[in-house]
Formats: sequence, C-alpha cells, structure tokens
Amino acid sequence: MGRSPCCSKVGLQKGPWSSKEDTLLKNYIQQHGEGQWRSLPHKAALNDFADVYVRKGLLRCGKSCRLRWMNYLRPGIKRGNITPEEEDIITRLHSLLGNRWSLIAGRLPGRTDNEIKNHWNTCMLKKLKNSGIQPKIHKLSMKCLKEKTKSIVPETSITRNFTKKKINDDGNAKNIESNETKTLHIPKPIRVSSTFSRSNSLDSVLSAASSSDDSGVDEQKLNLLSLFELDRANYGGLDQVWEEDQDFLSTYDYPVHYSDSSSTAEMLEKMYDEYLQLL
DNA sequence: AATAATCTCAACCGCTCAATA
DNA sequence: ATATTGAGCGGTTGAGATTAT
Repeated sequence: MGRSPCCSKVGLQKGPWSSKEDTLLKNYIQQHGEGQWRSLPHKAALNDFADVYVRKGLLRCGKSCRLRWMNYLRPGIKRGNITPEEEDIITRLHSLLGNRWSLIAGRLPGRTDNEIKNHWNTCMLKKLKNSGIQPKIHKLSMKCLKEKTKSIVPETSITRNFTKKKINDDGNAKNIESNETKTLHIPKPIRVSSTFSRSNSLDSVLSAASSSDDSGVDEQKLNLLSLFELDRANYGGLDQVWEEDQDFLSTYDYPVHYSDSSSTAEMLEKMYDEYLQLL
C-alpha cells in the first residue's frame, strides 16, 4: 500500500503566495506555533478572522505552507546579498558536506537552505568554473552516516579525558592528556532538522550542550557551539571528524580558503576549545 | 524600442526517514 | 513486524527580472 499524497491537490492554490495568504499563515503560526503542517490549512480555516477570504482558509497544501514559512516568513530571515564571508563559509562547508544544504544553512544564521542552494548553483558554481575549478561533490551516504553515528546513538552524553595541545619551547605542538574529565551532552543523532531546526537551532544546541545559564553568550560563540555540536551529531565524534575531514579535503579539487590558513582539523579543534571554555 | 538570451529565486516534486498505529 | 503518516531534504522547474543585441 503506497503512501497517500500530502494533500488532494484538488482546488488548492499553487504558484506565488499573496500577501493575504502570508498574513494568514503568519497569524496562525504566531498563535499555534510551527508543526502540524499537514493539518494547518484546515485549522487555519477555523480561525476567527473577519475577512471572508481568510475564513476560507489557506488553499495551500501543508507542504507549501511549511516551505513558505521556512524560506520566507520565518522571523530572523536574512535577505539580500550573501557576503564574501558567508560565501567563504559555504565553500568550506560544501567541501566537507557536499550538497547538504540544510546543514550548511544551519550554520549561517538567517539564511535558508533554499537560498544557499540557489546561490551556490547560480553564482558560486559559476565563479568556481570560471576560475577553472571543477568542484567534486562529496556525498555522505546514509549508510556511511549511520555507521558514523551508530556508536553514540544510545548516549545522551559522554565523559572523557580531553587531549590538550601544549606548545613546546621549539614551537611544536605536543598532545598532552589532561587529568580533567568533562561530560559533554550529545544531541540525539537523528535527522538534523528535527533537532536543529533553523528556527530553534541555537536554543536547542544550548539546552543540549549545557544546563548552565548561557544568556550572556554572544552569537559568534553560539555559532561555534552549534557547528561543533552538529559535527558531533552527524559524524559521531570529533576524532573521526578530524581524520575524515582531511580525507574529504584531499579528494577535493578546488582550493578551500581559511581565514587563518589552518586546516579544517585545526579549525574544528579551535571550536572544540571554545566549546570547552563555554562550559 | 523591440526582441532574445540569460539570470535569479520562489515554489514544486518526489523521495527518504523517523515516529506511530 | 509491518504499514502508514508526517516532516524534511535536495533536485528541478518556470515565471519574472535583467541584460545584451
């Protein structure tokens, strides 16, 4: 028995949204919150709005409502040109994650997966090709992803001794085992959007990462924190991430620019340190 | 000024996966 | 254990805007 369609599609509106439809959707979500997209159009019809048109409800399928909200109406959406800094982040993340637009978008506050995907396909891909660079897309298969996350699925937290880097007199870094034991709380490694939906990713990351009061933590740290947690959630551990990031990058044709010219592993390590400081 | 070509991006579609009955 | 459902994701489309001829 196959799956029933998300809506009958009979008598439903398609194409661009009108401002009235936007208003109706916003009003409904403000009152009832996100979710239950499938039943939203019907429920919205029951709202006590004066306008006759509004009384008819949203003539849109739930899927369409969700998309409109996530990509356009949601508060905090940053519209307009994507900055060079954001492009840099996108390039770096794409080199690691491939076309995982929702993951990439999760690390650029205010940007949507659709917007990033469009920008990549229309602008960035062209730029890369014009400079003679042929991007290879790294696709992390679900099998691979499951394998990576399998080991931490039952856990909600881990306790471990942390390895710290000590800089010797000769300038070389040396790993030292810290006596300090810390517990990190790991988000449930399920579909990213469920745990890290773009509307609440920072909040959920914070609550998952620490029960302490984080009200004073600035946005940059929050982003680092979410980046770190996402990597944990999706790859099942930093050690693996660091090793495999190097593998990913070595199979990539186009140059990945880092502001401090450090490797991805070092970048993640920095974030890891910041994460510990936050705790 | 008119037309064609190209670009942008909002929206749709089909699929997967986790949750649930 | 299996079927069904709901949510979310990435690929693709196409209408409107912009630029070139």
